[in-house]
Amino acid sequence: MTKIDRQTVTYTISQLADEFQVTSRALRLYEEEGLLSPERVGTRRIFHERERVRLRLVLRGKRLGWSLSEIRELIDLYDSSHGEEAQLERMLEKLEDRREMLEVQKQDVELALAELEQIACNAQAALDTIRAGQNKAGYG
Amino acid sequence: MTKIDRQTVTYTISQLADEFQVTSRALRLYEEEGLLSPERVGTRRIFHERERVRLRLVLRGKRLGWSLSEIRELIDLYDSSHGEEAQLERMLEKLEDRREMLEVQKQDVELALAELEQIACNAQAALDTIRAGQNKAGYG
DNA sequence: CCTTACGTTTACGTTAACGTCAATTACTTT
DNA sequence: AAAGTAATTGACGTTAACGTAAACGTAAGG
Repeated sequence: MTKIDRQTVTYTISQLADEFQVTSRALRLYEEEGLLSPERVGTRRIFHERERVRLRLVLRGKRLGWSLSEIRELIDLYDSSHGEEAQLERMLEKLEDRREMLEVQKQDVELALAELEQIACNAQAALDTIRAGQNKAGYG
Repeated sequence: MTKIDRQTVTYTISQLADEFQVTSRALRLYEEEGLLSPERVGTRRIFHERERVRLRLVLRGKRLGWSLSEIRELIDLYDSSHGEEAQLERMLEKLEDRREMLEVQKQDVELALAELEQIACNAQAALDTIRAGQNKAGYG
């Protein structure tokens, strides 16, 4: 039974880049922008599980069309779940804002999906009609 | 009973811009990019209901983080629902691709929402704890 | 020790999606 | 007719999110 210590696994920049189909350049940018903060050994970056998780968050944010600074805000919320009263309150407000954003996006997605299916339906019908016509011509 | 003929209502560029909180510049860009095609009277643009609908689509696409060319592709699909067999088939494929994109986005949104609520829960708990402590100190 | 492979910083290049003039044209209101 | 109010095109500026190239350091293998 080889039990891997999740905390000890490390990745080089290009390993992580390969795994998530991004470039090293992008990872360095994400670090500059405060989205990642890999450890250093000398000058080299070392990524742990924690940074992998963050990267996953970053890429999901990108798929949702967020800017890097929007993503950073969210990650900051992630990190600062303990603080003093005033900070926690501001945090809850920001969380609520994000939630509303996401609800809008959810509706947009569902509307878009519904419309796509409508269009697909029409197209399929048109295609069926054409093919029916061809059958008549071919075999009638 | 004043019945408004939806087909006859028109808008100037700045009317439409104001209504949708975008600039005229943006609308002109969208036209250049083939997302809108307003009528012309002389040199002036005139927008009908059709363009309004399209603009709505464009802005929804933007909220979903799509690029203008991605949005145009979708609008093209909208328009070309009648064509010949080969074209209809390509269209159905594209529609399916989009659908998959949207399903991913839907999942991303729901994951993000779930996590936000989790964070909010924790923050709320932390806040409650702090305030409970304050009550003790204040009234005990 | 020399090459190869990978990593680092620095810095300039690129693309998308507009913003921001400027110069000009066209109604329309007085 | 003059003045004001929108609209038009053209062109250059800007920001975000990387791409790309240069110049250099370093650890491992033959």
